[in-house]
Amino acid sequence: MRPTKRDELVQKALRVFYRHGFHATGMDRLVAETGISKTSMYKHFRTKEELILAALRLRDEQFRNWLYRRMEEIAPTPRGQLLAMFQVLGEWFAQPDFQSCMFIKASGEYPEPGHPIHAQSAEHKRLIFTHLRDLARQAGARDPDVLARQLVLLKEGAIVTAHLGYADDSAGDALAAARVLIDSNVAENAEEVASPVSV
Amino acid sequence: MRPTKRDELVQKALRVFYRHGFHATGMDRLVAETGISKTSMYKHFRTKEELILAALRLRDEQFRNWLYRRMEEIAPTPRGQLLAMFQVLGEWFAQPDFQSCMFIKASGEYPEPGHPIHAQSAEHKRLIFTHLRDLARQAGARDPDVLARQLVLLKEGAIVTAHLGYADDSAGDALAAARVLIDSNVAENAEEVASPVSV
DNA sequence: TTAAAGGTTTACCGATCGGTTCACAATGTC
DNA sequence: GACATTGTGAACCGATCGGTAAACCTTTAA
Repeated sequence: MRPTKRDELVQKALRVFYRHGFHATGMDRLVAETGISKTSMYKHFRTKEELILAALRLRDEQFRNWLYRRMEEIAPTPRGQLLAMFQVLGEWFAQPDFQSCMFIKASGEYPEPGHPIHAQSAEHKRLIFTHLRDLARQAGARDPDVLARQLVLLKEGAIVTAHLGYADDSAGDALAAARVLIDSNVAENAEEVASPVSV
Repeated sequence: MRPTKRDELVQKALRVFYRHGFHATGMDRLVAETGISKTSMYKHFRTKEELILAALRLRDEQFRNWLYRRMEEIAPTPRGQLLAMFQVLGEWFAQPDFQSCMFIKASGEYPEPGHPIHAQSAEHKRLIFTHLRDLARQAGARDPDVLARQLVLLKEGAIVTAHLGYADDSAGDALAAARVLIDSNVAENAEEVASPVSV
């Protein structure tokens, strides 16, 4: 039972959903674009919603892995990684098929907080937030929670603005703002090497 | 020329589109929820897309008027108004029917930059940006363009984060960040009588 | 040899999609 | 009274929606 047609389906469905949206993408279109029969689809997923959730799960995994890895590649220190995030965002925005964030779009199409798709989108954002908070703590932030929330605002704002496309370097703008916010939250000499267990 | 059925239609369609999305809202549903006959709709608007564009036009007008007026009510000075924007956002987020920004959702459902709906959404954001840039200039910002772009990032990020709902005061977070960014961009003595906003 | 298991194709279902047609009723305004 | 404007209800269009049904093909493994 190695990675079969099921994973292939989810992978391809992910792209189509990202490009064209969820409601606008019919199952027939997925059949046409993936080459996988409708019968097979409905053997793996009982409803379209289940397929969407699987696609979002895969996207969350792929995106977070990519983001975190790139951040670590770019900078060794926690503070550097926080700043690196915006450089990575810039790389993302520059990709020709960039179309805003899949989870922002999903939460837009399924706006009720109780809806599974909305909830899963929120969870993705929450996971990134906690990662940033950990980095902020390691970077010696006075209030890691506040700093992480502020950086999240810049990140989400940069994504939306990049997609709306009336500013041409929203990642750069966010980076500049992030510098200011980090500096204002990190005590001068407390930077670097915050022991996991504080004194 | 008092409010005709046409305006009534656009007004009601606006609400339905905002709540349920664009693709997910069929014309039959609009007939049911607005009480206006399908025939009349298609006499005023030749396609669903034209109706959507009219609804977005109305939304842009209503929202910007409301935002700008509230900002002026809260604070007399340009700097105060910039900060007041985030207080106004907080009021917006607290409304029970808040469902993120209509234009972010629209650009998510119509992601191609050339699409009229996408373009009109971008224009709405651009208009707000220029307003903020004017205020930033009046507030004595060293680089009004940069400051306005940064504040826009906070604003869009706050909207998205408020809708995703894993942080409970994204407007407050944005306000705190905005203070830092404004202070770092406005020269010490160039500032004119800042009467800071409460909260 | 046999037989699931996983895949395919094709056709089909009722419902809804965006959009049209037609006959007709209420509303002025001259 | 005449006439256009603006609206109505209901039936209808072909296409597409999410989802099923039935028959067959192919691989894997007991």
